[in-house]
Amino acid sequence: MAGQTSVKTLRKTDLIPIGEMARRTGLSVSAIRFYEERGLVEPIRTSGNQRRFLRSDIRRLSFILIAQQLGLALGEIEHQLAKLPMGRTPNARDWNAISKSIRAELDAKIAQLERTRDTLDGCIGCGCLSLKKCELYNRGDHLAAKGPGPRQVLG
Amino acid sequence: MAGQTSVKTLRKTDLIPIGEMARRTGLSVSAIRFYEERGLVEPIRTSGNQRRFLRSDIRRLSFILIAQQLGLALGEIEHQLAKLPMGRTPNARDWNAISKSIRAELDAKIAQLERTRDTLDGCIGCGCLSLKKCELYNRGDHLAAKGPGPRQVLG
DNA sequence: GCTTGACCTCAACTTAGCTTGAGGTTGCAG
DNA sequence: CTGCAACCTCAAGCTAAGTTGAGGTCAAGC
Repeated sequence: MAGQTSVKTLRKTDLIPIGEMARRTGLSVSAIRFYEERGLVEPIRTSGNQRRFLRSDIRRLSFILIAQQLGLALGEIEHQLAKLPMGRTPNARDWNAISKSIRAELDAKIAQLERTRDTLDGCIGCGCLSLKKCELYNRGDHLAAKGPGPRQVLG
Repeated sequence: MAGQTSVKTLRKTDLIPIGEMARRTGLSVSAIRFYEERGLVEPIRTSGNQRRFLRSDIRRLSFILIAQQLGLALGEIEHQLAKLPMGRTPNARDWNAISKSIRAELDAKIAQLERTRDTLDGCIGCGCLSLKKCELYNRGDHLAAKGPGPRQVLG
């Protein structure tokens, strides 16, 4: 039972209005509302329909900010946040698991870029003039088959 | 005079309609039209107002595809392409110069991601629980001062 | 008890990088 | 010389990640 943020144990200092959340997280009010719409936070409402956030939401929102700086899309962030408990304040282990899986994604992105760079190095050698041989170019060829143009920003 | 793609030296096999360009580059017809609008290619027109591309435009458009896979925005690509001669078929040296400058950008992106990863490693250590100390979080703090929310995707 | 700042919703706008559709023309093959 | 695929333009739509504004409500201090 202990540790559960039940309605009974809420003190008013624990219920944070959106403006203060904005100040405390560095997000804009409109962004926070937008994140709620996306389902990334679920503030409760006062009788007058105003949002009230829990303390644990500060970390939740801060995480969004951090993850974006890491280059994650909101969709991915949503996916990560889904791993956190909604009712209870996330603990070290919760965050740790997330950090690790993000680290893995970062590693993958770096690896991808490095592969790309190495391929480009090959192209510098050939002056990018032998398109038939150029790996980068031929990657494009595959895409040609795979329908609708350049919507991708790195594989 | 030689090497100039003057109207006089054009054979009809050198004038490629947009559909064939699409097939040969892997881009969609609409994307190619869009790139023209953006000023990335300048096809000539038939008397009936249809686009006809030069052979050298194949490479030009392919380059756009490649550069996008490298993560360059169209604006940057435009900037790079501006270095190429419009009248003449670009040679090895032209492409080489571009490749090198792209390689530099790639290196910078990789370095940035690596820095980010290292910072995240620090956070894994702390479980991302000590927000006051967390570098990633505090990067966010600076942003708070700098107005409008997360529009940035990596610095 | 009223004023005022903080809050509410909803709709429209932004940038990037295109796609899709409507409605109309061109050009080549037969 | 006709048929029809390929071309044309222009306008509107899409996704991401929000911002901006209009018009209205809430709550807290005096």
